[in-house]
Amino acid sequence: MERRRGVAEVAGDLLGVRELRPGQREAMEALAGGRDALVVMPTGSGKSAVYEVAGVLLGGPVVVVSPLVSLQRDQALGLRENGLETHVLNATAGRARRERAHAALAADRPAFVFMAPEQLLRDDVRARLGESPPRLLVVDEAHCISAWGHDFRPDYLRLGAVVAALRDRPVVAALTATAAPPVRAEIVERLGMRDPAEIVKGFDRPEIRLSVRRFGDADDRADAVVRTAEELDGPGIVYAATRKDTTRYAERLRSARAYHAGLRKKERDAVQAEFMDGRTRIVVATSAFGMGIDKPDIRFVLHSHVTGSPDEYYQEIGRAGRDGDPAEAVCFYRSEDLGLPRFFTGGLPDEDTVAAVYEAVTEGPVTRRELAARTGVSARRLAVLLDLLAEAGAVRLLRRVRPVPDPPSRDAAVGAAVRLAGNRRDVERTRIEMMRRYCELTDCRRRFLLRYFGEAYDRPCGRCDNCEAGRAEARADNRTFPTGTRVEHREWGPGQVVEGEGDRVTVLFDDVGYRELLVESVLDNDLLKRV
DNA sequence: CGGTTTTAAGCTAGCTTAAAACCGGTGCCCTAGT
Repeated sequence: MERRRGVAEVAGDLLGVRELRPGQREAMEALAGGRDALVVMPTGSGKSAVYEVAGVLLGGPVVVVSPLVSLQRDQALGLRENGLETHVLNATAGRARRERAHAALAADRPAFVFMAPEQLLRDDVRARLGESPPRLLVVDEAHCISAWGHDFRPDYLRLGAVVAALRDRPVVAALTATAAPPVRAEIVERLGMRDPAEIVKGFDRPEIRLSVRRFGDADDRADAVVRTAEELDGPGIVYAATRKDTTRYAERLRSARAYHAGLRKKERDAVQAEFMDGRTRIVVATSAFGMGIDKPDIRFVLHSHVTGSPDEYYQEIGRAGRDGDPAEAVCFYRSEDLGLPRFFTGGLPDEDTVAAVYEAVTEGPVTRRELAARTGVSARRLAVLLDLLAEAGAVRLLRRVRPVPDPPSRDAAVGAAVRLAGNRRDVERTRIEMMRRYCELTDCRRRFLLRYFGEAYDRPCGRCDNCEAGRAEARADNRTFPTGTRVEHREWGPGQVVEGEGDRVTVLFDDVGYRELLVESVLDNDLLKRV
């Protein structure tokens, strides 16, 4: 049987490679051996090979959850070129295609079925999976769980419930290119992964030179962005904050086109195609552009406006220099820019609305549709509130929404839900603060980013503006609270030291996010201790 | 939260300035009408 064949042999047959990249073999062996795995590796380093080989070795159907329909198609095409059976399930699939996909899931042979979370959550799909569970469930771009699940695409938060409801639990694989430690922890928790192998490889991208240019005046900054984009060679991406900005910059640049989600699909596809084959040198885009773009020779990524977190920033600049040749990542920063990401973190849910939803649920099991009709809350808003109430331990989200057996009082449930939303927003704001610190940093930028992602990195990199200006120094870890130390703060609770140097440390607290502390002060006041 | 546009006010008949209103990112799905 396939199971007896080794990872190397199957990889060789399937992919025609003799040598696996760091992390690949480890991930394949964990999954093929029936162990869940969280894999963090750069795009282009063969993440899909991991689940291809594991799926073949496990010998059964594989569900691949992937965020974009266009991405699903590309991925399926790649697998088909390796001779594998693939299906794509989405809203455009007719009855016949849908049946073929379900038949593949019911069969006892390797077949890969790609779908978005919304598809997996459909009642009919869940019912079919209940009859014949897949051998392996892959969540690709798994950082979407934490980036999108809480507001934009709530079905990302319910993937774990689907897995848990299956008769025979599949092996679960979560894959992403960028995930800081708290994001990894959330992926593991939300998917209900069991003792997963955590394989984190290749976070450092030394070929990308990092720099930040700071401005007071908005027009000066815009001029500098345009000038820099014109001066740099090769294909590049300019990220802008708003759709309007993409158009403004694209008009000022030669061989540039704007890209955002408000354009017609045809135009978006055309811009992407022209960029891929070199007819367009520069794409000026909102964050809509990038996922699934695997163009190896992108020479620069400019940010005309700072992102809302280092996570987002690293994800976006990571699209440069995939061929290993030098590339530039320049952030054009004004502190006023941080207002927009703050706005996007949103306000707190209205207590009366949460209370109304909770009361409607206590009347008995109810579908989301009925609940929306009865409360007058939009479907999206309702999904967010229900997730909060579920996390607060007040309701259960099965096929119908129902109260828990011994439910908390209305006020307790509402209070807990609003508190959770508040915590999440506070944590989100501390990530914005970390981005501000990156931009205002006088020390090595790479070291800052890598430590943010939980990587040990001691020496200055030599390839960022601060290193080149001689501002960065080799600085040892803070000796009282070295990186990685678990700590407890009297007010903020438990956390982990992200980085420590000189007289201050940055701690990621489980409940309140990133905080920078003065060591002397926290010791004097007995605020922080090692645990 | 901050930038941009629109409306209102103020002082004197169309202009300047102030206040107020508005807007901002990411994609799936499904249904109705061409």
